[in-house]
Amino acid sequence: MTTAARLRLYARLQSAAHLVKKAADRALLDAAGVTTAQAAVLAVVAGERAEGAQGPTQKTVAAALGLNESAVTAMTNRLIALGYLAREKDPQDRRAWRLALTADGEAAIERIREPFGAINAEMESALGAEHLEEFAGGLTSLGKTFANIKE
Amino acid sequence: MTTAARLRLYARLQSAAHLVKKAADRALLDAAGVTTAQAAVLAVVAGERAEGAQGPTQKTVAAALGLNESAVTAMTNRLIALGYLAREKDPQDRRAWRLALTADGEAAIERIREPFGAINAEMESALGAEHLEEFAGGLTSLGKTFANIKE
DNA sequence: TCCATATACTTTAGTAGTGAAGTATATTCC
DNA sequence: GGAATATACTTCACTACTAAAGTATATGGA
Repeated sequence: MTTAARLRLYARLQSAAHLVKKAADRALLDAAGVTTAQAAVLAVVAGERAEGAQGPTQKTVAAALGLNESAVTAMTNRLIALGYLAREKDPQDRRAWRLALTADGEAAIERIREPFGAINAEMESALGAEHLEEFAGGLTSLGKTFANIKE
Repeated sequence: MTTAARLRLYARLQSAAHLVKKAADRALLDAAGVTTAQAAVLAVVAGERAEGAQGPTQKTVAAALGLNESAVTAMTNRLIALGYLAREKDPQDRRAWRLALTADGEAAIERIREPFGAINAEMESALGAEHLEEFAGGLTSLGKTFANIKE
């Protein structure tokens, strides 16, 4: 039996992630009327927008978040219905949509900042400031290892 | 801005957990025909059964996994339909169900062992054996901090 | 003893994901 | 230039969660 199994590493990871998400969703919904999953998509669109003139495609968003494209289709539809996102056909590639934040979407990102900062602060105090870098490094390493596991 | 925010700790945690879960679900479904969420419930029932004569209630399972009771109602229904779990009314408290593994449920737990061990081993090699204890400690600490955050 | 409250579970409506199969547009290669 | 293939997205059926409101049974005072 590996050390990882003895530590029930998988179970601990999922449970911690679930509990933090539950609390964060509550906090963000109360303060900003947006879920953490929606916030994640808005943040990717805001970030990509900053560097390209075009705004990201749905495929780009899916890759950035480790989601299926079908999940992004559904999420985009919800965010458009909520008025936070707009899309228009890429003139260079008419299969693809280019996503952009609306003014309401920008405002939502502003509303998120404070409650989301509080969640991060709470995580920081739970972990201890001196362990943050290493813990984050572990998460990144896990993410890289388990991205694109196909066969 | 906190260090946690700068490290995008929340996003990294959710993304890592999601990618690991996605890979683990694929592996367990292929090898054992069971999802990781189902496996988690079966493991709790097996574990609690070991110490009490009675088997756990749904509330106990919900608390062990950090889930709402309504999630456990639905999951229990699926596991009973799959033939892995049985329930009977607690004679001491007729509001409560007592859960128990069927023979098929025990067999499913056996089938899970190997593919699940492989996932844990992969996590171990991603993190590096020497960092496991501290990483697991961080997860536990996060779990405790964010359990029962109410208002 | 009986009423109020607490508890164990269920139901409902909604969000968020998966994988597989389908559509429409691009691209590659003869 | 046209056929084969690849790509960007959608649709479908399903799992799995949430919160809120509801049902049925327990339990702790007055």
